Amino acid sequence: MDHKIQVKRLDEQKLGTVLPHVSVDCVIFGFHENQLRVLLLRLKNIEEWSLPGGRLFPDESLDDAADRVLRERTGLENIFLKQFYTFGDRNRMDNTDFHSILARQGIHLDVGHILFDRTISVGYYALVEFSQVSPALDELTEEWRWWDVRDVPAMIFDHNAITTTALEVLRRQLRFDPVGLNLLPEKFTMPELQKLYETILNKTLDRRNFQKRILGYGILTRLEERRVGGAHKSPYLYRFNEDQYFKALETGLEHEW
Amino acid sequence: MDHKIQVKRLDEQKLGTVLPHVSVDCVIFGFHENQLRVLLLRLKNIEEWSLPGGRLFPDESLDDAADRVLRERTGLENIFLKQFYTFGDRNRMDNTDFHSILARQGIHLDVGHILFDRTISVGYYALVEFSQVSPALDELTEEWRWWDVRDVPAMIFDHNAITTTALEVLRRQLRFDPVGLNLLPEKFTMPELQKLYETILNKTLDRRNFQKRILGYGILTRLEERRVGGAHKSPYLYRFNEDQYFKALETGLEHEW
DNA sequence: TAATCAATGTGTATAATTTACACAAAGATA
DNA sequence: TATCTTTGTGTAAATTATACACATTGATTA
Repeated sequence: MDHKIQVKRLDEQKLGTVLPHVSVDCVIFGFHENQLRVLLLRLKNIEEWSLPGGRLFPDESLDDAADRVLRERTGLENIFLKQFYTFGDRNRMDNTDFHSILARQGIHLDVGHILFDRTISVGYYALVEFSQVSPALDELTEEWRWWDVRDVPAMIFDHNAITTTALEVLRRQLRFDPVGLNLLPEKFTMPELQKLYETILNKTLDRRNFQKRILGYGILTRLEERRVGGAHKSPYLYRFNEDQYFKALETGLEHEW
Repeated sequence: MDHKIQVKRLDEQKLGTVLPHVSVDCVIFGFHENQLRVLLLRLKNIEEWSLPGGRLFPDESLDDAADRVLRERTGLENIFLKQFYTFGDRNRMDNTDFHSILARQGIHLDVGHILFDRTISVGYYALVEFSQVSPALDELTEEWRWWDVRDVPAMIFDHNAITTTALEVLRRQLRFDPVGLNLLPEKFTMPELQKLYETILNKTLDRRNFQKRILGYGILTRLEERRVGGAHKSPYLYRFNEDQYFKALETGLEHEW
């Protein structure tokens, strides 16, 4: 899960037209091989990893900017995105580091350039279907990789803290987010859905009680098909009933897990 | 509850030294006469009301800026403050309005001034003890007033939406916020505490079950004293046990109300 | 090809929690 | 001194959550 392909061109002109002082950073969650993973980037000539992020264009809302970053990085449209916190410590970014990072990307701005002014970052998290994502690199990025959330590498600035906060909020907000719908493929088995919840919550759940509860919400449809090919007894496939799912999420999924 | 006193001097110099593009706005909640109230300001020569807010100084964290705004407005130190959402729609502020608002305060900036660049606002809510607050006006503000949250007036920009969101988040986060400790005086009765919860949640709760539950958390100490002077049977006074309260809040108050 | 192994599908009894509910005592007021 | 409203207090019933086991399936391997 280590890639150095699909280089996109960066329009360097853009740098002059973005807003200073504000950025967005995205924590992109995916689920694969029973692991909750985040998609991280590594900038050219930089050892530490980064969250996908960027600046706002003057006429762009925060949500639109986050959506654009996501689209550019994953190629996905209509991604589930949620603003979760805004990071505004005075020294969250070290300007010297920032200057050096840009310089190593071949971008040479005056140290007094307004882009080096202190910058707050609005954090968003995304829930994406792992198999649908084809991450893209641009001129500044050298590598992308899905990391297990339990084992993320050292990151620039306060990106480790941002990632930690995203996970905390995701856990706390589980009842209100369509995690199943967004992190799993269209058809999935009950054990797969349970594993997803167990992985996010980092604890095991009783199999029969989980099924009883989740079916009780009336948000799942059991298909005639079963998942074949695996060893052991073939489990049924399920699909979410989107309408009822979103209706149920409006008030939250009742229980806390 | 309508005041035109305590005018503070504004250091106009400051305007030139604050960051553009970013502001903080504070929704200050208080509890009085069985009403949940928010403290709003009215700017000179402006009909609509405003949330207390302001810009960041270059060396100030978001939290510090919110804290400063609160301190300036309420005279309180060590206020409970919580960041709840960042508002970043492209057109949340109308620049023409903003220009006109400043002009009517006697502040005449060029329409192209960077302070008129689109600005995002980081929303904080505060929980304050009503009786402790002595709101202060400055050169720009003409009036302050506590408004029942169910009946706030028309406000500038998106301040009505910000207020609504603050209340929604407060309700959803009730389990995690020390509302009792911050909104009530040091000593209070069980019926007063219940009224606070009922008011925030906008629903009635069973008296005996409420008491059973809240006492079950072990965060209250019943004093020997009773509240005297009221009509009818004198209720006991209680005090929060802060240590245990904060410990209980770490994982949330278990139940949802 | 039969036996083995691990995962899946399924229901009930018990424990824990939540809810509903009423009467006596207090203190001001008429 | 009677009245009125509020406060203090406990239990039974209903609901919800938890704990738990065996038969079936399908691949693997003996």
